[in-house]
Amino acid sequence: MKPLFHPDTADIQLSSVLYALSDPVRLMMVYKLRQNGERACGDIELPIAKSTVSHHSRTLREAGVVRTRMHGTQRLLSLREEDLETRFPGLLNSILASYEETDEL
Amino acid sequence: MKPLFHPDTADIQLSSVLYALSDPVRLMMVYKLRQNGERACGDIELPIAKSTVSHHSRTLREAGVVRTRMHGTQRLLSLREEDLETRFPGLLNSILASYEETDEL
DNA sequence: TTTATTGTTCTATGATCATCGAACAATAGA
DNA sequence: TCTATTGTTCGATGATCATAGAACAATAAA
Repeated sequence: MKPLFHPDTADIQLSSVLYALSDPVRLMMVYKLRQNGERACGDIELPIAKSTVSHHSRTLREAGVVRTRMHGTQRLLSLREEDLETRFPGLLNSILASYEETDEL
Repeated sequence: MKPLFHPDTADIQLSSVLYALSDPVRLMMVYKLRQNGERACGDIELPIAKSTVSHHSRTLREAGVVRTRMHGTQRLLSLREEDLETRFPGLLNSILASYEETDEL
């Protein structure tokens, strides 16, 4: 099984992060991950097919927003909060705070 | 001449703002607008055709990031800093601060 | 009135995207 | 070993996008 690609902290691109978070489904995933901590893909309740969840998970991972680790048959997702804070201080917090201003919860 | 659409402050969508700012060209436009203040489309140096600049200007305007006003044959663009601050406090600042961490300047 | 300036709109193109279902791979459990 | 669970990958589809050039509209200047 091939190892999953994760960009180094220094290689995380702002445009990619903003793009990853500009999709309502992915933003909700990120919000729930921060609220609940590490979660398996399938444990994040989302109104879409599992293949689509997989696609979004990959987008978040390749943008450097999320880390994925294997655990049995599951993939556990977690927010790369510290890495993002290192790379772009305050960014994630202000985006998630903005998300809470929204009616999309 | 039709009036240009600008969303009300309360109607500005987070996803739309993040999407608008996820494009490197648009992010640069926003960065320069904050640095230099109100500018005509054509005065923002960008390595793309004017029809493409027009397209990006529209995306930023319709997302609520930028305001456009007529002035002779020119369209003057300005950042909706206060409106964005009202709607999503701290968001624009943290994104532009992050942009400065970048090598895209 | 004619010409120059500024930017939009139209049309087209190649690319990427979000979505789904079906098939597949890997692991866990019986 | 067989079966269930979990998620990825593949193939397809309809949509949207970034880009450019050409034609157009509106205003300013000569």
